[in-house]
Order: sequence, then C-alpha cells, then structure tokens
Amino acid sequence: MSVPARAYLSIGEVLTKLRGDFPDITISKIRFLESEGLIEPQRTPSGYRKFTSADLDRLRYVLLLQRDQYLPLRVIKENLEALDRGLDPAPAGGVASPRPTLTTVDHDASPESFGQSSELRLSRDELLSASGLVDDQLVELESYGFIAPRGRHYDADALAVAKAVAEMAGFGIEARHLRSFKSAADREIGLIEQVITPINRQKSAYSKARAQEVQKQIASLSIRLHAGLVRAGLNRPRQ
Amino acid sequence: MSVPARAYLSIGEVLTKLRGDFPDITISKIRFLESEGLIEPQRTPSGYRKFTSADLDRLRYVLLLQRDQYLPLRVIKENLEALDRGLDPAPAGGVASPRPTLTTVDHDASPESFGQSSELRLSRDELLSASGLVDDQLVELESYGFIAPRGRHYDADALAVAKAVAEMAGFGIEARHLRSFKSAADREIGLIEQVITPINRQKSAYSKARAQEVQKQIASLSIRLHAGLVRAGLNRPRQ
DNA sequence: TTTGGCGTTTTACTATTAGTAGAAGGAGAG
DNA sequence: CTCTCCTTCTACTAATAGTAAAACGCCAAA
Repeated sequence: MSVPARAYLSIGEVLTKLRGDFPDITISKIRFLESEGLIEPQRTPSGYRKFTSADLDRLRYVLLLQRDQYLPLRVIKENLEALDRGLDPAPAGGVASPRPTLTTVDHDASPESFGQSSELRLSRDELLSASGLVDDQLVELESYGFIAPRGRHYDADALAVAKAVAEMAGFGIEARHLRSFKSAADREIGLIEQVITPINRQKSAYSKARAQEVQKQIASLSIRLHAGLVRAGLNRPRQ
Repeated sequence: MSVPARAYLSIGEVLTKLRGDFPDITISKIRFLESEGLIEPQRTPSGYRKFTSADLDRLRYVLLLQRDQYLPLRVIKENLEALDRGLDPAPAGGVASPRPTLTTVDHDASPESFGQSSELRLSRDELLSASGLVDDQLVELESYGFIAPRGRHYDADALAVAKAVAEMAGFGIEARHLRSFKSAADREIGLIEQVITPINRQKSAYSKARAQEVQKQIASLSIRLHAGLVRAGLNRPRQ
C-alpha cells in the first residue's frame, strides 16, 4: 500500500524530521510547546495530532529562536502572534517597534546602535554631508553599485558604506581601488542566499521569518570570518 | 576633608545611578551578579565594593542585554569574556556587535600576572575544542591558508576564523565554499600594505608606530566597508 | 482478533535560573 | 554613641522548561 496519501505527519514523524536540526527535541517537548500555546496542530477524530508542513515550519521557528537567540517561550509566542496577524515580529533587542516619538538617530558607529531596521532615511544631500563624501564620489560609488538609493532615499547601510569609503579616501584609497570589495560581498551574498532559499521556498510566514533569522546569523558569521581573515593576515609577519 | 574626590562609587550610589534606566535593580541583584562572575569590583581594605565608571558601564551592558535581548546571564558572561580578550562577542542573532565601552582589565591581585591581555595563545587541541572544529576541518582550513599557527600556537584571530567556520558548517556551509573569502581578504591586505609601506619605509621608530596605527585604522575601515556592503546587499529587495 | 507499537491525558516530579529575605555583624560619619 | 550603610551567609522562593510514569485508546499487520 502506498503510504504518501496522508497530508499530515504524526508527532513521531515530526520528531524524526526535527532530530537532524534539533537533537534535543522530544515528543514530550512538542506536547509541552502545544500546551504553552506555541503550536496548535489539528486533531484526527480519535484525538491524534496532525502536523501540516506549516506546523512543522512553525515548530522549527520556535526551536530556532529558542536555541540560537535564547528567547524565552513567552517572547517567542508573542513573536508568533505578531506573525499570525501579518505583522513583523518585534526584533529581539528592539525596545519597541511602534515608536511614535521620533528619536534622533545616532549616526556614528557608537556603542550599541543596534538599530536593526532603524528606518534611517537620508536624502542625497543628507547622505553627502553625513558621510563627508562629495557628489562626484557618490556618483562613482553608485556607478560601481556600492550604494543605491531605495526610492529617493538612502538607508543606514548606504551611510555605513559611504562613511567607510570617505574615510578611506582620506588615506589616499580611491573608490576604484575598492571595486573588488563589491564582488567579494556579492559572492558572499550569493552564498547566503543559497542557504536560505530552500527555507524561503516554503510559503508559510514562519518559514519567511526563519529564513530572515538564518540570514542574519550567516551574514554575521560572514562578516566575522572576513574580519578574522583580514586581521590575521595583517598580523602575520609577512611583509 | 571634602568628600567628592572619591574616584569610585559605593554599591548604594551605583544603585541610584542605575535606577533611572533599570527600575528593578536592587543591591541584592548587583551582589548576585558579582557572585556569578559578571562584574568584579575592587574592594576597599575593609571590604566595601568600589565601583569605577568602567564597572558601571559593564553593569549597564549586562542589564541591557538581559532586559532587551533576554539573554541568560551565562551567555552575557561569555560575551563579556570575549570582549575582555579583545574579540567581538558572538552575536546572539544580531548582525551588529553591541560594544560597551571597553573595560580595562586590571588584575593586580595576582603576583605572577601573565601580561596576556590580547596575546591569546592556544595549542592545536585548545583551538579545536574552543572552536568546535574537528581535526579534519582544521587541516582543510590550514591547507587553504585560512588559519596558520604562529610557531606552535594559534592566536585570537585564528580562533575567530575557526569559530566562524565552525558555526557556518552548522548551516551546511563547507570550508571549500569559503575559499573566496580568503582571496578577498588577501586583496584587501594587499591594498592596506600599499598604503602603509611608504610610511614604513621611513626608518624611525615613530614612523613604524604610525604605520601600525594607520594599518589598524584601514583594516577597521575595510571591515566596516565589507560589512556594510554585505548587509546592504541582503536588505535590498533582490530577486 | 489479538498484539505490539504508537498515540493520548494527567499528575507529579525535577533542574536550572535568577534572584529575595533576613540574620548577624562590621565600618564610618556626625 | 548611634544611625545608616555595608558585609557575608544561609535559606527560601518563583518562574521557566521541561521529564517520567501511570493508565489507557487506536490501529495495522499477523
């Protein structure tokens, strides 16, 4: 008899699916997560839990946030509820997303300006004066694809790039010397996307959120790896 | 004698300083955080705790991560320890590294103090266990030039690289996928050396020191530029 | 149709984390 | 001298995140 005709998984099947990524998962724990309101699988007439692939995604998201972000289940639950309403989950570390009072944005790379999606929006002139670039330089950077406005405005990443380039110019390093930075970054982005597209192919909102999470982590690792290699290379007695 | 000239705060004064940002703080809690090894204030001869402004900063950092990122104290502690060694804290899900004001570590208590501070030296086994890599992976990384021992030991940069690679392996990214990181880093190193060799050609010790300084600054700019490009590329509405 | 494996609930128990409370006493300023 | 702040120490507490076991139900294959 062909088995595939069932559109859902039993709790045991869910367990074996998750084992790979989350070795500590148990049936007990899955049931516990349901009792805490984090998942809500349907039931068969006789009371067996039926897990759809969306339930599985949701579960993966919960376990990911718990393991990698150390979030308490209460916070993960709030997160899921926001997602269910179609909102973005409040990023951990954000004090509050609905911030009516416009806080003056701290531009400099200061202590914990962690402004994830800090919604910084700068006009072209603001970008120039904040970064110290002149117009010609910005034109050049845009032609290389270093910086691109989103609509009519530039965001925090654009500012970070602009500032770094401007300061490097002060050391006599010109933008055209930096073109290889762009291709290196693009290669890394490609790598990251290779990892997250399979997750993103799942259409559930939980998968999207999980892909976001994973993307952030790998990006951070990429940046750390890069920084480590540059520093190591410079410290090595090689000149 | 006038009182204000004291260079440190008592625990009660620390309390009132923190009350504003962290209303739930208590003396008990501060002492608890010390007992858990998160802070280490000096003592007066009679046993009173002396808090410097660095201690206060450290405390704020702890409380901030606990409140806003929900990090368990164990993780915050690891974070601080990494910071004390001059490494970046492994981010718990954020791309940016929150940097507290660097605490100067003065262990004047021990008679035979290793003046290590930044000179981390790890044996091969220590590197493996600290990074979570297995031997084969390290061999591969060494064959690619990602990591190289200095003499018989590995330094903090090697550890940073090893950790990043180990974590990326957890996402299914293998070392051979990362080879382009090395060539990108090498290109940047070449660029940096082009800038500093003219300075270095001057034979005065002063010039050497300045070359060192400039090298550090450009390295930091390189890393910032790279990070900015990667983040910008990921945040752009691609595909 | 029976049997073994998976599933169900409920209750009780456990470990860890993050502290708090209070006792008993020392230090320091007025 | 006294009052307030500080010290350690021990014991207790609350919340979180589960685990273990008992007692029973469902169902597919032999």
